[in-house]
Amino acid sequence: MPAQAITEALKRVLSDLNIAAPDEKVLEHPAELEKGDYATGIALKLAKQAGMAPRALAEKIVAGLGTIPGVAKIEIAGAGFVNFFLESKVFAETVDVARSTVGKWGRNADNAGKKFMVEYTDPNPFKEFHIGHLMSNAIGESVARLIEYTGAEVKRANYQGDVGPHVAKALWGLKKLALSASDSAALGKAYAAGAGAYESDASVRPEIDAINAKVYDRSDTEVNKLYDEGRKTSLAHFEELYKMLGTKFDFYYFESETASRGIDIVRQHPDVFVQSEGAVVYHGSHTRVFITSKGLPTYEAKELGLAEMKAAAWQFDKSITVTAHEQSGYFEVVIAAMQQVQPELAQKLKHITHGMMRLPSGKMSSRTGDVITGESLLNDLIEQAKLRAQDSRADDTKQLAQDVAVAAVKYQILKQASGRDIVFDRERALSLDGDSGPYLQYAHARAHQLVERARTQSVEPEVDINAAQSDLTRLLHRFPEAVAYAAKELEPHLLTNYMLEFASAFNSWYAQEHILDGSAGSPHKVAVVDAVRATLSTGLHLLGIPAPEKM
RNA sequence: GCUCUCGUAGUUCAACGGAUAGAACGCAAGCUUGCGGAGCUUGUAAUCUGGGUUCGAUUCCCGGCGAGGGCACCA
Repeated sequence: MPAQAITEALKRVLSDLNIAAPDEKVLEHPAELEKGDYATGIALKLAKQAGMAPRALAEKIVAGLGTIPGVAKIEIAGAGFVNFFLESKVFAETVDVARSTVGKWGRNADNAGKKFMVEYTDPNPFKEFHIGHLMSNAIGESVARLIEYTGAEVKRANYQGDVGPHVAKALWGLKKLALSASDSAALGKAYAAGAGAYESDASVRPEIDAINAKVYDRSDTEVNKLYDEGRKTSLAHFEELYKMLGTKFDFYYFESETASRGIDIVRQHPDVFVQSEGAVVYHGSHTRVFITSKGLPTYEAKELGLAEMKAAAWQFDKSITVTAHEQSGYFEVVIAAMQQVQPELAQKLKHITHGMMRLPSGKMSSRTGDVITGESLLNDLIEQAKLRAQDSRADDTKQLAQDVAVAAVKYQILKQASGRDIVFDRERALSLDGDSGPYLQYAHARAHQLVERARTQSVEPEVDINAAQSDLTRLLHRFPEAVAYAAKELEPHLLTNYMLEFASAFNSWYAQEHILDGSAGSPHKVAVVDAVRATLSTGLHLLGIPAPEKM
């Protein structure tokens, strides 16, 4: 590993020069390939300490480095950067590693032996699967896969609100409109009717409040029946969506279960949670109610119970929760409260937020004025993708349309830093013109088919050590770093950006090279394409995006 | 009012205190009898504003302006 050799050589030189090495990572890869495969800015950082001009120090460092295995050239550039260019044989090795370590290419051991739980998606039974759930799912799934790739064991958790006013509204709607609780579409209609009536008709409120109480105490046979059936329908429907999105949860938590545990924890700490106007509250950066004056737990209290249930089910080192940004204030207070009552648990919790999705027109609604749900957005994209899928080479055009739609929406979510709002442009998302999920998929399918074709022509891939250095292979070499960086920051977009750059480099290279030209260089080029195929496939997997072999 | 995000090409996004601020779309000009043109090449264009810290600031700190979220019995 040249990176390690360079780092060690740098440390040795600094030690020889009696300069204290900085704690943080000294080696980086420059944004542009012209500036080398690795670079370090330590001469700039340490110039003052060494009492030298940055460039002079850089020269001194380079003089002390001597030759490093795998490094072809060392240059001093700019204000005092030291740039390292690797030998061709290093890239030849990279190509071989990428091709031969299926499912492991780019893996690291940064979290070896650690246990992580990642909670995301969190839709509510009886309600629609919203865009927000789609965003939480896309980010959470990718984060989970990235962490798995750092050697950790990961469990996926889904926390769902199966009790509360929204449920009562849906049940009221089911009864009023005489809809079937076994039809998932009817549940959405019922909720909309109930929610609307609750707002507009004051006489309806007591009815819905009464149903809400009955859901908690299960005293009404008819309500129980409707509730059980509706809950089952809803959860089964969500499973279909998870399957399409590529998520398989290990743990499911429900508010109906976390509620009583949450109340217990709050009641056990009267010094922390105090009475106020009949409710039980916590005074943090702002005051939040944990138990209402009616004695019902709020989401805050339930969260305390949830944390404990999670810890009991799985001895994690870290528990990550992905939710909408609008909940960050709430989470802050809950964690502050938890630091007092469950301190050892509180420090294992980490909250990641995502922003809101908007349409270019501004509002998140369709032409007809309906609110666009996560599900309707997906279905809409699938319909559009079907049109093109019909002309594709795919064996199963329906499956391809689905894969492309999932890629389209997930890419848009994962291409930018989480926590920020997203402007979703349907045309752009589905476009194959670059900066889209389908563009990455297309590059992968092309590489895959090319490797297949080489096999039918009996062209045996073989790396040429002397011809292995190119912009494409130099980028290939950075894949493991991109993965590690994204995993460390819990930011899938860092990998997404790399993937776009890499796919673009491949397309560019492909346009210039003739791979199966029958020449002596052909086996080498096929090996490179195979490495590209493995990288795109692995990268897409880490983003939670399907990678079809034919499009 | 308090508080949390955030403000970068025409648009949508990058940039771990460092090199000439990097892409994609758009726009302009080219490339095709192809191993998949669903592609490629070239050009175009940006750090909201005023201070401060620093050898060096898109990045850190303070003020202003602007956008979005949150601020007690919803989740």
